[in-house]
Amino acid sequence: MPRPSVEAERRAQILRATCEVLAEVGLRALRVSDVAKRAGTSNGTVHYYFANKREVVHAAFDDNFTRSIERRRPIFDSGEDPKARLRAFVRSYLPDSPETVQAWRVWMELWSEALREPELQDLNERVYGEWRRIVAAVIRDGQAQGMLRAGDAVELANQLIGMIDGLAIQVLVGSRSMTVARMSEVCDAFLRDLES
Amino acid sequence: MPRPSVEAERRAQILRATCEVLAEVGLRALRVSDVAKRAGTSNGTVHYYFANKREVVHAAFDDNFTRSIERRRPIFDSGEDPKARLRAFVRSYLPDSPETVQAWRVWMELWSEALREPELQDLNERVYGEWRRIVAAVIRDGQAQGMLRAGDAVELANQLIGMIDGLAIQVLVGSRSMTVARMSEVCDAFLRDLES
Amino acid sequence: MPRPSVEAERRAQILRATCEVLAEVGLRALRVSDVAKRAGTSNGTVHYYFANKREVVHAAFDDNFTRSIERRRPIFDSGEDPKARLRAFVRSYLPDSPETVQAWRVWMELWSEALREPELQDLNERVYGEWRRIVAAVIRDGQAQGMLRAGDAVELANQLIGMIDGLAIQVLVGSRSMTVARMSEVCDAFLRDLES
Amino acid sequence: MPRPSVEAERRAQILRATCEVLAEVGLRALRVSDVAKRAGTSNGTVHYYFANKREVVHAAFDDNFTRSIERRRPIFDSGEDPKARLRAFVRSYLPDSPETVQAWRVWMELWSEALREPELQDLNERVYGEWRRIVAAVIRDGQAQGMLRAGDAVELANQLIGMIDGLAIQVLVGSRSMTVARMSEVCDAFLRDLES
DNA sequence: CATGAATGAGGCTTCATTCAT
DNA sequence: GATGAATGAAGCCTCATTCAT
Repeated sequence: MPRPSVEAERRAQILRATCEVLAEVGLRALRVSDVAKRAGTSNGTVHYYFANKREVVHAAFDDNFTRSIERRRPIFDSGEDPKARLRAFVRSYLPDSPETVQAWRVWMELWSEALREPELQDLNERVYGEWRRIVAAVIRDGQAQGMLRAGDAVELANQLIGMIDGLAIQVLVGSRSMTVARMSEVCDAFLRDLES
Repeated sequence: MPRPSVEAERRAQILRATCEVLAEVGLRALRVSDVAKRAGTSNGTVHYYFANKREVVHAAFDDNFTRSIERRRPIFDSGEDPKARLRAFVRSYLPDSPETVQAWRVWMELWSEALREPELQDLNERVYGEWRRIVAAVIRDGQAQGMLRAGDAVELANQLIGMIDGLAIQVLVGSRSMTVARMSEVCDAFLRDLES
Repeated sequence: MPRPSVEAERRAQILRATCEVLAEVGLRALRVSDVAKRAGTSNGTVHYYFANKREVVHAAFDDNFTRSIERRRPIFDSGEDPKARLRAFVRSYLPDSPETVQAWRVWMELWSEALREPELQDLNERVYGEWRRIVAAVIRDGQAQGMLRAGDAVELANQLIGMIDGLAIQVLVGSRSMTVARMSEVCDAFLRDLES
Repeated sequence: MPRPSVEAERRAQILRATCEVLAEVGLRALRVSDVAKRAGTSNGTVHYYFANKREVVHAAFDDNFTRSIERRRPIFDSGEDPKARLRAFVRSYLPDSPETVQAWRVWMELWSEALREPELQDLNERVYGEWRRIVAAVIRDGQAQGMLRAGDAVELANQLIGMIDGLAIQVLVGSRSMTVARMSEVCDAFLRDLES
């Protein structure tokens, strides 16, 4: 009888820890030993599961994305109307909970790193491709129902997603003029202009 | 008459070099010796001009911003109509020249770093405050002339600026779906919707 | 009837593997896990059979020697005349087959290690003592039969054995001037000078 | 005015230290920090002069050879007769002084390592090529003067050099049957057989 | 002004060894 | 008998920083 896979458990544990440390101190200052400590294991154990620091971090980026998708699935599976789904989508990206803030910070680290890491570029591509498709579909849905104004759905999706990213950065970077509340209003204004 | 101190020149040289290295390898991998080599000086000289690595990098971020502003001043000082100025503004942010790409990459490094560096948060605040004011003013100008539709000018400025940042990241990160051309179209679509 | 313990087989397997790895990467780079992999077992199993790395390696050195002796026994048990036996002896030491090369390489590792390991010095002593006795006996035999010239048999044996070792090193180290063929000639010349 | 090259000094210091450590603990156990301590510097300084451990060690092997040659130059430049020069040559290789023992031990480390390091194979080739040429020349000289018996000089040189290497190993490895005295006798016997 | 030799703290990584299963 | 997950000690190497010149 196979031992209840301790492997998967430990791996997940380490990845969760990596995301936490990543969000807290950034990739630049992330030490493998920080990850180990946070995961409650030894330095060597981290390397038992991952070939090197780079692998841990990349896997953590991937994990961050997966959990991020998971958290949002209910929104799109909900039977609500397109406008409501878009608003829920935007709301889910507001960096207002520790969980969301952590996810965002990890993404910001990913972006800098992705500038030189094809593997991360691929991850980014997959993620954004998915968002664009989903959001565009919702928009098209809304247009079909006459709830949203005409216009290239993909283009509008790109506007919305870009806007969310750009504004989130400002919020995360602690801008006094761009707070979570302000970000929410700005995005909602965009959504309102989409209506009718 | 003593030559105007060679110091200023050396400093500028080092900052320029830092921005280059920053854009090329990222802050995480930036070594003081890389900067020195790029600046054509010695390791020790960098420390002669700057107390430590952090100082060099922060000064470089500041320098990157200053030169960035400088490059765009003509756009807003031009006597063109608001719509044209907005379009020129957007165009100037497309990461299509080596110079612009470098500036963007440096900004991306700044963002990650600013998450934990109040000094950089301040710099970001100054910069974005300025952009918002300028863009909002142009929009208001356009609205006053009846060229742009009604709406909170600051809100619209935030939408545009956020969108530019978010899309630029995708371009820089090498997205195959978000190229410079695509980014240009998406932003132009937004501007068009502003008109009438 | 219980199968003769699988233990002996496993042990032999591991020792064989150790010799192979030893010859391939050297003692310096030999890792227990390499041995395990080569032996087709697990890391832990090696430690089940041997207290520690040192033990495995020493046992492997011993095994290398034993198999080396075994391979040469036919030469001295053959009923051929002394000159022929000496020539066969030399020939058997030419590093011209994978098997012989491996044995030589393992010996070379042993020598470096023996500089600080009394246990290996003892092994070396046993081996060389045996060779000297055997070769000296053959020489004495040849002298008795009037086939070889006079001279201290042990001294001549030492000359021959030393020469073989020294030349083999050069061959193994890839000398372009000291090839297997050259080594063969040089040794044969020595043997010829022994004749009369 | 150029500073009196501290560089060369330090480098030599480090190489000397490396040879000592190499002879004492062997390459396998050699730690960069041992070298640093022995050289009276810091761990980092060693890496300031050499890219990595491998470089230090290779340079040390080279240094060991150079100094070894230097020590023997007088023997061949002496005006003595060929027989005397050969005897002096042999004597200079007897591992009877700390200096010579150290040199030999370093060579033994080199051999194991050279099995996988082309760079060291080249070094070995240069050295042995030189010895062969020198010794063969002396032998030819002796033959011309009628002091040594006929025979291929290079072949005889190879016999002598091989013998010295092989016997030295036994001495260094602490053989009770092959002491320095015994080695001396065995080689002298070979030289005597060369005469007339 | 400028240099570059020197340092040492600290990080990543390797790997023999242990031990629960 | 055998495994492989886990450990932690220890080594190599990097690199910001210092300082004598």
